[in-house]
Amino acid sequence: MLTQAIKGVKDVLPEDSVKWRHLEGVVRKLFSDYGFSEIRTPIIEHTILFARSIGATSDIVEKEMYAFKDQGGDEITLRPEGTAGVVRAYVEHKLFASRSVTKVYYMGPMFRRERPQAGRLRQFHQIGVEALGVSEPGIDVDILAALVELFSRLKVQGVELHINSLGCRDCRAAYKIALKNFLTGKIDSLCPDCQRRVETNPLRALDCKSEHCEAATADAPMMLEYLDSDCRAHFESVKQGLDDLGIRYVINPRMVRGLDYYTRTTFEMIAVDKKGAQNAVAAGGRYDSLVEEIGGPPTPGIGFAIGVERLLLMLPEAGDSAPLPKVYIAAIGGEAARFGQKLADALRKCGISAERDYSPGGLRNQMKKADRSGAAYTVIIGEDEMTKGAAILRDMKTREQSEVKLDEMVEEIKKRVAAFSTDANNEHGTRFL
RNA sequence: GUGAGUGUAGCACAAUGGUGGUGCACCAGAUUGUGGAUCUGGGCGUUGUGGGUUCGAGUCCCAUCACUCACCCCA
Repeated sequence: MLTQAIKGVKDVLPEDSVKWRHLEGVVRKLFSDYGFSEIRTPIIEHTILFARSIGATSDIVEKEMYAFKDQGGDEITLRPEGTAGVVRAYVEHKLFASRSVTKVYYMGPMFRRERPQAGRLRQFHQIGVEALGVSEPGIDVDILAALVELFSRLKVQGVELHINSLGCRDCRAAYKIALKNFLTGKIDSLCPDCQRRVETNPLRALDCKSEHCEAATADAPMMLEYLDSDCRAHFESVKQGLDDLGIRYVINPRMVRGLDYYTRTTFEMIAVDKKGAQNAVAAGGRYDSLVEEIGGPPTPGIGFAIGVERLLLMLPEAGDSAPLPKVYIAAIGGEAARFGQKLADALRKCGISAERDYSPGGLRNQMKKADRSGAAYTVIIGEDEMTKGAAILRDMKTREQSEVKLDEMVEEIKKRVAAFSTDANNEHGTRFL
């Protein structure tokens, strides 16, 4: 169908884009407060980058990537997540050489070819941060604090921070074997999905919602019990840091992250009212081996990504959102219309948003449109005014109007708008609530 | 990839197998130069699409497409 968007992608219409910009504004300020700078990496990368970083056998790489061969025969993929590209840029531009820590954030579209449903799209957007070069748990705490503060600034209620530690490569390997043995012993009481998972992704069985599996894994070995002393100390420090900042969290030893590169600290921001389905609105963790794995120097890293569409679903409703023109110009007759055009142009060049009716119509009609546009003032120009050389300036709220000479109109409006714009309107003439 | 549900006007919804309506929105007029209220008038909609059953299908059947929800997976 010519007039139909691709499955799983969405238009952000003018009514909605206000919400997006509000979110982006809050996010940019916050990340700046926490010392992150923006990075913009390409939407396409070499396919191999994602295969290496996310894990070749992960669902994302195996069946969800938009991967194609371009005209020159290169294997290209539309990014399914943001970390890989950032890490690639970090290594490619040798950012590790000039500073000890690199703290960046990004926001933009990601692509995964899944079956769409609530909070899950094929083109979706993530806002994420990455901090590279620091292995100390203090950075984990900073990152978590930023995440929690973001939800607080956005006034989003009903979320819980869940944290876990997956250990490092060494202690997780030992744990995986122990868990696999345990699950193999219970194989008959697991759901078909989990029977498969024992081989492919045993950790996932701990996260299964099936009652049988919950019961069967009730006394399964937990990763936290298998942490080596360094990983355990790291996790303890993170918890201590969160406590010091008064950040509430839930230790969730069964929490599993989907991407292969996570180590040690992992976390999710969970919407408590949605049990099960797409309740993770933000998630992240440490990835201390990733930089090295894709060919950079051994460098620890940690980051998170927020699902923008999921977060938007939780945002409290903003009130008035359409941009409000400050001045509406109602002109009757050809000569007046020409003056109206010039007046609008002059106002706009002064940074005063002006709107007018493009089609001829009676004054009543134009007043109606002026009213609906939400304009604070309306300039009324007709035959009489043109001959008199003075038009009517009407305050739409008080309904008071006065005669203003045509050549003084711009100055008069500037004067009034200056007083008006100090309150609820921001620099774009857009009102948020 | 698996399963279920839903497709009727711009939007939200009606219509025992028998001429497809209502509300909101929109446009015009009442008010030939003054806005939010009120009143009056204004819609030939390929009933998602294609087949089938029937004298007759928005309604029943099949297929297909789209959307939605859940599983899987994940932000």
